[in-house]
Order: sequence, then C-alpha cells, then structure tokens
Amino acid sequence: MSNSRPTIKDIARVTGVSVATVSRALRDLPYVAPATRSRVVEAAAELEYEAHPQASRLASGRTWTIGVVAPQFGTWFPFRALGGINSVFAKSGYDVLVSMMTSPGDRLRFLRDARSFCRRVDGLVLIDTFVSVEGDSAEAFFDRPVVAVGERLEGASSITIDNRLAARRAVEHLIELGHVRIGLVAGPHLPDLPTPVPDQRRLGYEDALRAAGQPVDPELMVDGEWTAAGGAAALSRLLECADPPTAVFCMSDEMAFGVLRTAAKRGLATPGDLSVVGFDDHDLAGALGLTTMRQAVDEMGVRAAATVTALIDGEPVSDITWDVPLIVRETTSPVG
Amino acid sequence: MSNSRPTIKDIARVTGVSVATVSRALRDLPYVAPATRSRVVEAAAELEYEAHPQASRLASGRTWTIGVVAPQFGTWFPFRALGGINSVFAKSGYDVLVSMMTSPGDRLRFLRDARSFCRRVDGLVLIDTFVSVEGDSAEAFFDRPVVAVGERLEGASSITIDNRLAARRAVEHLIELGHVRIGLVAGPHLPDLPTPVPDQRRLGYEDALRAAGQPVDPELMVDGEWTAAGGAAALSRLLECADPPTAVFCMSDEMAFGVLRTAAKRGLATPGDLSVVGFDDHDLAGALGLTTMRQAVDEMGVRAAATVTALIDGEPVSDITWDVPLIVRETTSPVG
DNA sequence: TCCCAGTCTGTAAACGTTTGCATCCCTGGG
DNA sequence: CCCAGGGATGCAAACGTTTACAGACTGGGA
Repeated sequence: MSNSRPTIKDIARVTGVSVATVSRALRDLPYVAPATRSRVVEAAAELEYEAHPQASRLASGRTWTIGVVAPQFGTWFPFRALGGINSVFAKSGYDVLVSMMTSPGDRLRFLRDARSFCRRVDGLVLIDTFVSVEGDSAEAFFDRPVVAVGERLEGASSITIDNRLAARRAVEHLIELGHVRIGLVAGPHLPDLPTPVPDQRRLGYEDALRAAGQPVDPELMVDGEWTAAGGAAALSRLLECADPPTAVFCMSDEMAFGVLRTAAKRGLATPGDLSVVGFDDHDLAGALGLTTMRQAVDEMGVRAAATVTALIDGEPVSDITWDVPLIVRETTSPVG
Repeated sequence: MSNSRPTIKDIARVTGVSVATVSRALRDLPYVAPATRSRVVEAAAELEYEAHPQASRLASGRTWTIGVVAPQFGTWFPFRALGGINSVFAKSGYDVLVSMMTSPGDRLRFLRDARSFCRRVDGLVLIDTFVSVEGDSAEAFFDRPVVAVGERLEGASSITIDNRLAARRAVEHLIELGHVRIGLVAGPHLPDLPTPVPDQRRLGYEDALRAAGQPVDPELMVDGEWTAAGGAAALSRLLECADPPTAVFCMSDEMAFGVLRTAAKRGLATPGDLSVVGFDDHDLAGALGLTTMRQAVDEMGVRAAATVTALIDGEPVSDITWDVPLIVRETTSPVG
C-alpha cells in the first residue's frame, strides 16, 4: 500500500493537468501543447510511471498480445518459428502468449477453448495446427485476425510451402545423379491430425519418378514415423528388398538422421553406397552434412509475425508460398 | 455492438439476482444458496458467458498469467522445458507469456524491461537466463515469485543439476571402461553470459581424472563451441595429438553428434576406436545411440510450473537439485 | 467588431469485473 | 418470546485507464 506504483492520477496531480491530458500526452495523441507534453513526460519519467496494462486493456479493448498455438510434438519446427515470431514482437510491443498442443488430439481441446483464448489476444498465429473450422472461416470463428503457418486455412493468411513440388525437387536431384532405385522414408498420418503434408510429399516423390520414366515401386516406400528411430528402422526394412535402393528421400531430417545412423552401422558409406536427402534443414543438418530441402522456419515465423500485425492494422488477407531450396551437402553423390 | 458477448450484468438480469451474487456464484465462493448458484451457472452456460479477462484482472489484481523467459539460442533445452511448463498450465488455468532472449546480450534488455513485464504476470520462470540481479534478491527485484531452472538465483526457487558431479560421473564411466586418454570437448563461455556451467563441468572432468590418479592434460581439452559443427572440428584437433584420446566426454549432446560425425568420416569405429559420452539426452540421442547424462528437461519444466504456482499460493522458496543419471547406449565400450 | 475554425484542456462516463459493507431473513437457544 | 448469529443477498465503490463531449481560448478573415 505504502509505496505502490504511481498511477495516471499521480502524474496529473504533480503536473497540475487532468488525467485525460496525461493520457493523451503519454500516448503521443494530438491536441496537446508541446510544453504540457514535455512536462508530463518528465514527470512520468521522474516517477517511473508505466500504465497499468490490465486497466488500459480494459478501457481500450486492445490487448497488445498475440496468441501463438504450436504443437509440442515435433519439437524442432515450432520452436524455431516461435523464435522468429518473438524476435519481431519483442520490438513491436506485443506480448506473446503461447498455447501448446501436447498431442494431436489436443486440437479438439484447443478448438473448444479457442473462444476464451481469443479474448486475451489481438491476433493469432497457428503453427502446424491443422485445425479445420468446419463451416466458418477462421477469422469468423476466432473473431480475430489469424495467420496459419505450414497449412492453408480458409479466412486466414497462410504461410506455406509447396510440399509436393519440394519433394519432387529433392527426388529429381537424386535422379540427376543417376539413381534409379530411390527409396522413400515417409512420415505417416498422425491420428487426429488431418494434415495433407505426407500425401503431398509422397505425390512429389511419385511425380519425379514418373517424369523420369521410372516405376513407382511400393516396396521402396516405408514408414519412418517422423522420428529418427523410425527412420533408422525404415532403412533396415528397405535394405531387405531384393533390389535395395541406392538412394533415399526422407520426408524429414530427423528421419534422415536415423537413416544415416543405420547406414553407418551396416557399414554402408554415405554417400558412396547410399545417397540420402532430407527435408527441413534441421538445426543439425548442416553439421552432419545432410543434403536437404530448406524450410527457413525462423524467417517464416518473422513473416508470420509481420503478417498478423498487418492484419490487425486492417490490411487484407494474403497468402504466401515460401520457397524451399535444395541444399546440397555431403550425403548425395552420383550413383556408382 | 448488436451481438457482442454477454456480461455479468446480462446474467444478473436474466436470473434476477445482483451482479455481486453472479460473480460469487461463478467463482465458487461461499455464501451463495445452492439453488441460486445452479440457476446462475445454468444461465451462464445458456448465454455462453465467460468473464472478460481484462476486467477481472483489473479488479482482482491477479493476472492468471505466468511469464517464461527463455534463451532462443541453444534451441533444444528451453523448448523442452517450455513444453513441460505448458503441459501443467494448460490444466491449471494460467496463461503462459513467453519472452525469448535472442542473444546473450539480450539479458540486459530483458532486465531493463523486466519491471513492466512483471506487471503482466503473477509469477516468473527463468530458463537458463543467468540474469544476476545485483543487490536485490530476485523476488524483490521482480516483485513477483520467480523460479529459475538451470541456474541458482538468490531469492528464487531454483531447479538445477549438479553439473560438476554429473560431469564427473560421465568421465568415471569412461574410466571404469579402462580408458586412460580421455578428451574433453568443452562448451565455451558465451560473451555476456555469466554461467558457471562450463567451469563446473570441466571441474567434474578433472575431479574424475584426479580421483583415478590420471594426469589432467591440457592438450586433451578443446573447445566445441556448444554446436555440432564445433564438436566436429574439436575432434579433428584432438586426433592431431601425439597421443590421441580413446574416449571423449562432450559437454553437450549436440557437440557429441559432431564428434560422432567426424569419427565416422575418419573411419574410426564408435565405440570400437573411440568411445563418446555426451550430456543432455537430446531428443536425437536415443535414436543415434549416444551414451549420455540425462537432463530430464521436460520434467524439470513440469516441476518449475508446479513450484511457481506453489510460490504464488504462498509457499516458501525451496531449491531442488535434479538427478542426472547416466544413460548407457552404444557409443561407449571398454578400451581395446 | 464579429464569427469561425482551429487548438488545447477538463469533466465525466464508460470498460466489466471484484469486494467491503450493510441489510435482511431465518433459525435455534435461552 | 426475544435475541444473537450466521447465511444469503444487494449496493456501490473501487480497479486505472480511455475517450466522447463540451468548453475556453486564440488568431485571422470578413
């Protein structure tokens, strides 16, 4: 009680003006005499005044907070994106409220809680959440501007990649190197997660093969569970083929790491005996020399943050497709 | 205007009681007749009423929000911890506000902004931030309960590990396997980041050697920059020694991954020619078969969340030292 | 001289809760 | 039959801003 923080009234009393003038002066609104403004600003600095966030939020209706919804599973992608998002908002004065989904099934919980979550934020960034809002457009449902990264969402600004095309490019790289038997380590559909990503990447794989006049052999397509351990097991299965692959495309870098491990264990040289290309450009991909398709996730996060503030400021919804370049490193070489 | 959300007044009008009674009924406060309460609850459900967060926060002074400060560099640890923290708060009704430091130097910015950050939260979790608050105790400085994970902080509840002891155990494991030339891939001090961690782990390494009567050879201690790439380069340097090591202890798993890569590239079998033990139990450690010291980061996050709510509810500050077990996998074997 | 269009400032009503206090009613013990 | 005590409720004042509106003052043009 004795030494609680100063309020706008204290500033008003000290400077001899009304609270309205103080409020206007501190927020750089017009119609404040320069002399008055500087007196107020000085007094505020003197008393170390800072507006009470809850009070100004109640009065103005703005929360100055952005909600970020991210999956906790598959740790790498969302955290990188969160980093990019945060780097923008740290400067722009927005707070970042996160809500993480601990399992794919949590989508439903999130959707249920969304209405109350939204009241605490001015805008929403959804990372790989694959919440489909049946009927409503996203903006109508959430009653807030929303940008979706990694998925396309009706009524939201989307920041996505062309999964099919990127996968095709990855496989084309292997084909150009002369590979004919090319395996696919696929990520499966997660239960309750209606993402088109695995299908798209598989289609891209098939596109490349067909365009090159190569057969699509179901025996060469195995499930890597989106994990390194799954990738490791997947390669073991591929090597049991009558005619095993000389190259493998993995739908994620993590699975590729598992593949590399199994190869090393079995005494297969990479890329001498087996070429591997991943997908993501994971933090460790560079150091481990993995050839991969780069998703510049942090930049996508930066862009998402910029987009959501633009939406809040009234700009129209817009979709962006991010480029996914091939990064050639040391796990691919001509067949031989 | 037409169809904005219902307020407590609407509930009051519909049920014919006062707003005070509605407020008490919905928050399970005493002195509400059971019949009244159920009428109010029903009406609230009917109208899909939910309290306006900013308003109730202003009136009550509680924000129902926890602030989490995490470094963005070194992505793995803080994100895992954040996941653990979030899993608790998703149930307990607190919001999670994150503030990420994009570089070690950001500590200063954070410290400067801390006073205003604190007004928006009921409690604070600091992950590996190494903010030393000169003079004041943390609780006095932040004016909120705070729990620090990964570091000890005056006036805060700390959740830490014994870095020195854990490093010693790691090296003892190698010694027990008969290794005599044991290299150290160290993480350096980051500029502006006053963490004792690298020193502690180095001391643990030396402790183990001395206890076993082995010499501490400066030539065997190299810098791995806390990254996989740095670890890869570090092993190259170690192998140039006149008497190269047969085993290596790395201060982080990421550096160990780099070490494993260099070993493979050079044709050294792991663990046949080189044993490696890491530190962290990184997400990928299991799949890559890395023997390591497990920091159960998500569990530490869960504990941190529980602790900060306990502090908010008035329980006293308490420090916890987390156990760091050795996880033996496939990168260590007897010297030979 | 008058009027008008500014600029500057103050008053007071929101914003939607929570909560201290007063009031009323009911019950049970003396 | 009275009264104490406590349960149930309502009234109204916070909480600390923002903002619509009204008023005071100024200078310049007619």
